[in-house]
Amino acid sequence: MADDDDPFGAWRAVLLAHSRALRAIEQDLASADAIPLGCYDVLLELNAAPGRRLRMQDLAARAVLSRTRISRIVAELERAGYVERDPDPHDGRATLATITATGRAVLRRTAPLYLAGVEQHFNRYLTRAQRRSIETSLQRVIDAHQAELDLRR
Amino acid sequence: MADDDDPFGAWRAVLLAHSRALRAIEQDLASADAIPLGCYDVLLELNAAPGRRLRMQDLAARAVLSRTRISRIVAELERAGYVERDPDPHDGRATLATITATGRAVLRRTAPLYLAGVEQHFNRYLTRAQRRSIETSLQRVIDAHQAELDLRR
DNA sequence: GTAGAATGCGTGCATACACACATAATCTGA
DNA sequence: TCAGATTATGTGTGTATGCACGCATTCTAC
Repeated sequence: MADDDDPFGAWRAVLLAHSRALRAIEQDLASADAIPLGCYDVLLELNAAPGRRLRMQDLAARAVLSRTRISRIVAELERAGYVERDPDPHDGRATLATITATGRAVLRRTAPLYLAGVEQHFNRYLTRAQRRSIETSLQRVIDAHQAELDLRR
Repeated sequence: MADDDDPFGAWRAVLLAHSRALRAIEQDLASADAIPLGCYDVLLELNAAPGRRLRMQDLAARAVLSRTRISRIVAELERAGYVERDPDPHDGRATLATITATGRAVLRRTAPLYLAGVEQHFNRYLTRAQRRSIETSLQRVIDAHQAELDLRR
């Protein structure tokens, strides 16, 4: 009961759990010669987007990654043939990234690995109710930051 | 109700909340010309340790950082005069890092900034009960990974 | 219509990071 | 006692990441 005196325990727990679980998942993926997490995340978002394509900026907003990193990852994915980059016909400044058939195949192959990693290193230690609670709570934090970013435009 | 069909929503929420909040907090610290988070974390752990000193390895185990990074950060902190490094009298291989009076002063000056950042960008959006729940749940994940690491030795 | 502001994107550069290796010290089993 | 295994740490090196900047395009006010 005394340990809730630490008003920053939740933040510290997020920091540590994120660090530990992510490291373990990434190592599993690397051992299996799968694409790294950043690439997976980009392919996932593209695949879920309408038309399987997204402007670079929208991609950066959805993914966990910074705009610079998105630019580099998409360039790498393009070299690998998993993604195509075409100029946006409606806005000459923008670039549309589209996932290719090859990219989708890779995504289908990698997804089970990634999901197994999350199950093994994270979900496994939590009840369904705990996961629901975490998701609901943290979503408020995420939404607030998203709103602030939208405001800044 | 249908959105709890996603068994990985909690993991995704941790990923996003961590990314968004951490970025915001770090930017605040940088704007205030404070020491970066890694340095803060190291000083914090040292200050809380018995005798205000810790072997490099123990430091790495407690902090969120990798062993390599700890080594470099401590070297930097030593150059700044915030930390002293002395050989462990009981084990010639080990190095003891000790926080100096200057380091403690810096820590006292920085702590309010950091705590304000956590309050502003994270705690603020959660109730006390939600924070308690998050801490308790994620602690299970942390403990499990810690146990696995200990086992590997 | 046009000049200037704003936007979307990519890239040079400096920094940060982890992996693998090197070094020094300690432990272990005869 | 002593050779080999183990442990604690530091560091060279390649890779990754973010910031600041530059270029091209679009928008806006007149």
